[in-house]
Amino acid sequence: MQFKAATIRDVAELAGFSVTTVSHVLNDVNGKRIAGSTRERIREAATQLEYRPNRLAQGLRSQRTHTIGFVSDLVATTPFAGQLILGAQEAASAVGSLLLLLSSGGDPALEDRELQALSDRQVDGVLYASMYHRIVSPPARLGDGPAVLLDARTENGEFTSVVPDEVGGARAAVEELLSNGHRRIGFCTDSADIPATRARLTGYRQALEVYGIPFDPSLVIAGPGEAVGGFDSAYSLLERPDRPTGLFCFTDRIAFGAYQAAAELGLSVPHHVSIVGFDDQEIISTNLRPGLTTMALPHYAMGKWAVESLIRQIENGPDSPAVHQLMPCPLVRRASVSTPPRG
Amino acid sequence: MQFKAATIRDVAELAGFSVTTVSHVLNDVNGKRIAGSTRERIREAATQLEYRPNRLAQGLRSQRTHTIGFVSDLVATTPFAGQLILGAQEAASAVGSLLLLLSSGGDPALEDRELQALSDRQVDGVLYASMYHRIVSPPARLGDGPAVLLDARTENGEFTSVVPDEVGGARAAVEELLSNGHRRIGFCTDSADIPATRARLTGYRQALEVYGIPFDPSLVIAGPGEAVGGFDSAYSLLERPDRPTGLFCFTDRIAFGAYQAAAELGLSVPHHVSIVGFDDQEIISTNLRPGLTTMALPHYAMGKWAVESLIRQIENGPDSPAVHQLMPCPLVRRASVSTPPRG
DNA sequence: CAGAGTTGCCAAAAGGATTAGGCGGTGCAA
DNA sequence: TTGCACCGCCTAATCCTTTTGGCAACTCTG
Repeated sequence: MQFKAATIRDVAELAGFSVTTVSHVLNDVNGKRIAGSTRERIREAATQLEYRPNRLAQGLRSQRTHTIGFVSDLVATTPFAGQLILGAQEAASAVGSLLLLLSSGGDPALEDRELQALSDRQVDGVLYASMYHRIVSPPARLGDGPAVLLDARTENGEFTSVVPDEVGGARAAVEELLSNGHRRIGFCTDSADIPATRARLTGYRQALEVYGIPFDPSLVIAGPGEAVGGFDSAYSLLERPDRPTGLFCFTDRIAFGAYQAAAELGLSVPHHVSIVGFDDQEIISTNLRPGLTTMALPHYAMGKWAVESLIRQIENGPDSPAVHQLMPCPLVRRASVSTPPRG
Repeated sequence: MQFKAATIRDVAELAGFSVTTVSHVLNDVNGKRIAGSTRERIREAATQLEYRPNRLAQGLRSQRTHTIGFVSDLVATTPFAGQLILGAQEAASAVGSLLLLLSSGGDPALEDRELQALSDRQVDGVLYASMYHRIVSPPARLGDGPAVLLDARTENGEFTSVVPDEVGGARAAVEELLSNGHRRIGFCTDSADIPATRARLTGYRQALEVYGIPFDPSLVIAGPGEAVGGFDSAYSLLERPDRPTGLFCFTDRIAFGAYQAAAELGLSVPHHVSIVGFDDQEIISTNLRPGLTTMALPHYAMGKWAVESLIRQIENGPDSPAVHQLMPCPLVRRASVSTPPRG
């Protein structure tokens, strides 16, 4: 980090040309005609000195720091954070940018200070990430520069955003059961009023409709989100004489509870009951026996898309209109779905 | 981000003093005597203009960017990453620094380039994090500036590092079983040769020794790390007629498998068998029924300590000796431990 | 009242890069 | 021979802040 690194001046001196010319050559500035021999000598000097431009100075002058702020309410508290950040980071690296990470814990005052700090550092733009699909109201300051909402959007849609395609994902999940022959399909959902609950219910109904199956509200049970809630919901569904043969669970954690409920009732998965989850939380989905078929949340893809979109925004200037992207949720097939039992 | 922010020159102009004096006042430079009235007018002008120093320019001049690089092999791939990063980030924020995040995927060439990129940005220091306790050999470039190893150390101990106290954690886990009256305690461990396996075995033996119980190698079974491995190890231990009454599992994932094995054998937790895990992966530990008693890995604390130690190193200059910190693993009591069954 | 020591403030350099504008030299047409 | 275009390179300004060195003016001291 410290010790004497070569500056552009050193390169100029060694090559015997002016700093300007060195800059022109090293940055391939077009419109400038510079003799091939000059270019060569300059490049040679640069490599000889292992010259690397000082990004601070560069940023100061060019007003472009190649740094992106990543602000999140719960960075890292959820296991999803990882892929979201990773997707963003790799996409940023690909264009020579780095991520400046901040988590606000959801405190608006802190959030505002963090945006300030990013602004002081002249970040090129900001990613404002939520750790689950939410409607957010970010600090006004976010509007001061390029910004993209990650796994979130605002009430009025004023920022470019990317969220999972919940409807499509839920539809695909239920269709996976339908196409395996299931006709009575329960839905263990969450009682929270968040975009995901509404959208996944919509997807559930859409899938039924495609197959011409009437919607039966008694097959939808909303409980608290964790595994214990899933246990209760699934239990009440599975203990009925006309129990569903397939279960669509709002999250993998709920599916976890459903497995426990099935076990308690002496029902085996997928022999007696097929289960599809949502989120693909690998710790659960791969470690359950049998492995859980589930819809993956496209965190990596969303992180990547957000950065790419942000870069576009940075380069096009502030007049680009907001875009709202739905990212598809891929189906991850494991072993929790089979054809329904005869009868 | 963009639009005209006030510079120190604007403040100077408004206050009617020179840029120099403004800088002196705003930075509370000691040794400079400046009239109280002057200070007041300058501060007033600064707040009026909402002046905020440009961190880029500041860093360029002062050679201190208040930015810390966080390089990790698997950032974010594991659910642990979160707390590690969060601890580091919050500790950094507390002293006005920000984290520049990079993950290398373990590729040494990429890692080197990333350290380069950090160096180009003049970071004050670097955190080199591993996502599980490992012996690492970081790129030589890491030695160019202040650095701290997180959840890792080198063969020769050349960098300051912080890792979990595996021995103490394992000892505490086994003592939790011992103090509840268990005398036959199995250990489902991992067959990988990593610091954690050796250290936790040591802790297991130390705890037995404290209670004067001879070590029985047949109670230690090493398998592959995931839940399926845990299932097999636990199954083979629990199907024995002289089965252990307590199980210490190398990870929560293995404990997950052990729960499944116990269920398969008709044994209930904790009535027939008590189980203690390691890692406190909340998705597992809180969602298992009954909740899993386990040792938490002190990721947050390690992240925090690493930053604080790095800052110390930055401020003391390059002559500070390497420190190797062991961070204690707290016991998280849930419901998987009780007294052993009579008999 | 001369000389020494403080006080209060400022001009300019430094930090490393980009870039607008300019200048001398060459070649070619008039 | 003059005029013009263009090439190749450089000077200097700019980005914004911190820091070094120093200059007046004022207060003491003897």
